[in-house]
Amino acid sequence: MAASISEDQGFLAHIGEGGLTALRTSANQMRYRAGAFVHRRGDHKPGLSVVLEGRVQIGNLTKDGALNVALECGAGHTFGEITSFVPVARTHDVVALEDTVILQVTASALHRLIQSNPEIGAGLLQVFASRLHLALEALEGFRANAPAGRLASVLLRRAQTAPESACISVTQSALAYEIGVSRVTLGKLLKDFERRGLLTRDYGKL
Amino acid sequence: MAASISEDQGFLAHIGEGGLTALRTSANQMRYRAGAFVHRRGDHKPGLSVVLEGRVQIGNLTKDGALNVALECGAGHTFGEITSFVPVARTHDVVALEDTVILQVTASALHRLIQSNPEIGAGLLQVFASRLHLALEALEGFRANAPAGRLASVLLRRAQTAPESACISVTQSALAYEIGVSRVTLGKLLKDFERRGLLTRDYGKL
DNA sequence: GAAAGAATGCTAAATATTTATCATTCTGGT
DNA sequence: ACCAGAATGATAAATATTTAGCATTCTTTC
Repeated sequence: MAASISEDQGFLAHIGEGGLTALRTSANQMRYRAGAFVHRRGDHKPGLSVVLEGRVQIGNLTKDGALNVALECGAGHTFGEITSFVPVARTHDVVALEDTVILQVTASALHRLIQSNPEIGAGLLQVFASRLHLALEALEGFRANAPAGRLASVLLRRAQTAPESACISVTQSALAYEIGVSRVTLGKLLKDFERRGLLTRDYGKL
Repeated sequence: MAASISEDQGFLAHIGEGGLTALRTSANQMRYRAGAFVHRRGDHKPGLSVVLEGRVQIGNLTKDGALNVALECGAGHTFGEITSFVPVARTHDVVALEDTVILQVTASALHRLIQSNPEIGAGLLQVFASRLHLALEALEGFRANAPAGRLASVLLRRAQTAPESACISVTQSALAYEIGVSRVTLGKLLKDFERRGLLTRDYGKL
């Protein structure tokens, strides 16, 4: 249920070499093919996952089989942290986008690691803080802003973190889901923005 | 920008006696009268606040002077954690509801504390995890559920944590803000729920 | 116990959004 | 180079929501 939440720096950047070494000794390294499920919604296997190589998409399967992507995680990023601290089942399906290598740390192993390696706890605090910030911003956006406002802020955020040019690539369906409107409404909003000269549309955006 | 985010247990419950003692030595104890501002939106004073006595409301002032409450914090709970880890200005106004005593810990003091007292870092991780979970749930609610669904889940959550009876007390304006609709729409939804025998309305609810 | 302020109930008109289709354009694979 | 599947552009009808008032009920405070 995340927004397109992604911090600039991943977890690994926060914990340094030493942290990674410690992690490896307590973790299970898994390899997933493109398209494979890493977790299923409802699974009850608390633990932290760290992406070493590749990318995963985190989201929910819709009844018609498509995946509503809430978040994409690339190398260095983590997911599933919450399940290590709060006794809840997985709330999302996680699918490997490419061939992906993931470190799986069980909740209990993680808690031991935090005690022996303070930098891991510190790194997690950073990750939590920045994700919580983004989530709360998004939430406030839903409450206070009309769809157009939400679209604008999502686009701006994306443009900032975009590769190099000001070109954002997403499908309109995904964008629509992200800001919580139908594809038709999104289309109208984009048309508006385009008429006002703010962006151009292709199979990619802005 | 939080939802009506509140964990069952406060931060203090996580860090124990020793943690509290350590906190006190590094913190500034402040006292606020009912109605006083603890923080203003836009302030740039990173740090953690722990409510020792009383209650505060966290939210945003509307242009007409009312406070849209995103979260209420009572004794044992914290707020402002995020600013200690992410370089952002305060995103909310915080107002004391009653006469309130608060421990203010600066960001740098907090980081020192975490190093010397692991239980404080651990407690923060718990707080972050449960808040992030609630925030993501709320966010998903906005994306996937219609207003009626959001109202239902908010009411259910409130009913669970409610005092004793199944009586929830909020103003309709606050509820409307929380689920992101106008007061009129909220009124219609409540009327619906009432017609279906799910609740009764007063100056309090369910 | 009145009066003032909050909170609520209700309504109608103006907007916005969704749902359901269908045609068109683009992309990737063979 | 072609085909199938995806993504997009567009439209109309059905719903929902907001905005803007105004009347009523409850609470709190002199």
